Amino acid sequence: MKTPLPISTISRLCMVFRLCEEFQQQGKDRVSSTQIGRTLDMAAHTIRKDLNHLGEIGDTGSGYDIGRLKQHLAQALGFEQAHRACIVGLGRLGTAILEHEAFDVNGYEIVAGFDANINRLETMQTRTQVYPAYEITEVVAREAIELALITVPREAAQDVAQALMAGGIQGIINFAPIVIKPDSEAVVVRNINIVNEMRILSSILNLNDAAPE
Amino acid sequence: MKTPLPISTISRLCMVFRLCEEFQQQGKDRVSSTQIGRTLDMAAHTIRKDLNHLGEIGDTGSGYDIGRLKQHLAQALGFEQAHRACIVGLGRLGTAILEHEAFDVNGYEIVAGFDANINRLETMQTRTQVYPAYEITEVVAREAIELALITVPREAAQDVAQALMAGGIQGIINFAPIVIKPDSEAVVVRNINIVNEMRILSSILNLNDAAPE
DNA sequence: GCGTGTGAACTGGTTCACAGCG
DNA sequence: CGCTGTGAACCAGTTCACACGC
Repeated sequence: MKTPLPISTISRLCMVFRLCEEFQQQGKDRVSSTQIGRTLDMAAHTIRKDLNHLGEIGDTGSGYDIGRLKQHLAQALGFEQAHRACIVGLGRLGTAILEHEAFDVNGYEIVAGFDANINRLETMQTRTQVYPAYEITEVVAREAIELALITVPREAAQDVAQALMAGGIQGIINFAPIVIKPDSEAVVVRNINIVNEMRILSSILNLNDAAPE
Repeated sequence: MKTPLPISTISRLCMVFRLCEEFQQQGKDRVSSTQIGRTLDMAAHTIRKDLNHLGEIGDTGSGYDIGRLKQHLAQALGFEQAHRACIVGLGRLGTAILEHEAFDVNGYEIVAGFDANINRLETMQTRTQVYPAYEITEVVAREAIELALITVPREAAQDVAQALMAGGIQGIINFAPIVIKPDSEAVVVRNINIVNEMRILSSILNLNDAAPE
């Protein structure tokens, strides 16, 4: 699947959007690429390049109007309506995410949780509707769920992904330490692996020590 | 800070390392770039390019010896000795990570946990030593902690990072929804933001719908 | 024939530099 | 004078293609 914008640009634009919300809360109504760059630790020209993928949106000489900027970003990135999401795997990480207040305010509605352990489902108290894992395909289809977070152990991850895709899921964020392969071009998968991130970090440190400036 | 290897290469090599462990457990002792590529969903030539950053390590015609490969990777990436890490913020996400068995087997030792809430510290039962947040700088220095995971709320994240850096931390993985700026060239920071990842994912979907192939 | 290693070609994202405007 | 928008220059990483060895 080919994106019209580079992924790195999309990622930065999402951060800029976040920042707009914050600045707005602080009562600001204008912002320049320099200021954005400073809080996001990026070069100002990178921000400018990113932003005018959306068209000419700034005012020469005086930066960007935060309201307008936010609106354009929301429109381009699809933040205008809430997205329906689910979590598969209600272990510690899954419930941590499930209970995370921030999702409400951020345009995501977690409409279902799944777990293979029936006992766990019964004892859980959460406002989110929970289902046994074998209902994944059916519920995803019926509830028109777009996105899924996978927080199950490695062994189960690929099967879970298969069930989600059978139900017509569009996007998956996978936290299990395995690379999930999309079924078709129509499914987008992002793999996030915390242990791998730690390894990357220590590798960077190690390589730098070995070959210092 | 400039790395001798591209970050993307490092990231892939870490995954290859992981895969070696798995293949070894399955009793395999040789592997080809094609096989690696298949399970990691990457092109074989990418894997080969990555691997011979480490020197000529494969055997022409018959792939790589897993034992030797793993050893070279471990050496290059610094996985030979365990790394001392800590977690700041023992809320749901923090404790989920703390209790995650996988860290032991993966060469990381979590030697300290911190939280600003003294009551929480008292009621926690964990085999990891816990400290109040105001001791961060001191403990990091005394215990020679290299890596930190930040799982505190946004407001606290930059202060926590400052305290860690004052104690001489080398690497930080930050889960708070804010970009942590390193103090100096000597500190490496990786920012991971789950909500942002979800936004990136739905943006990709949205952009694809808007401009389909 | 399969699989590695590698120089060469390519690609696209990043950086630069400056014109244009309030 | 500060800040945006943008074409051009740059560069790093990716991809290709093929020689060589088992």
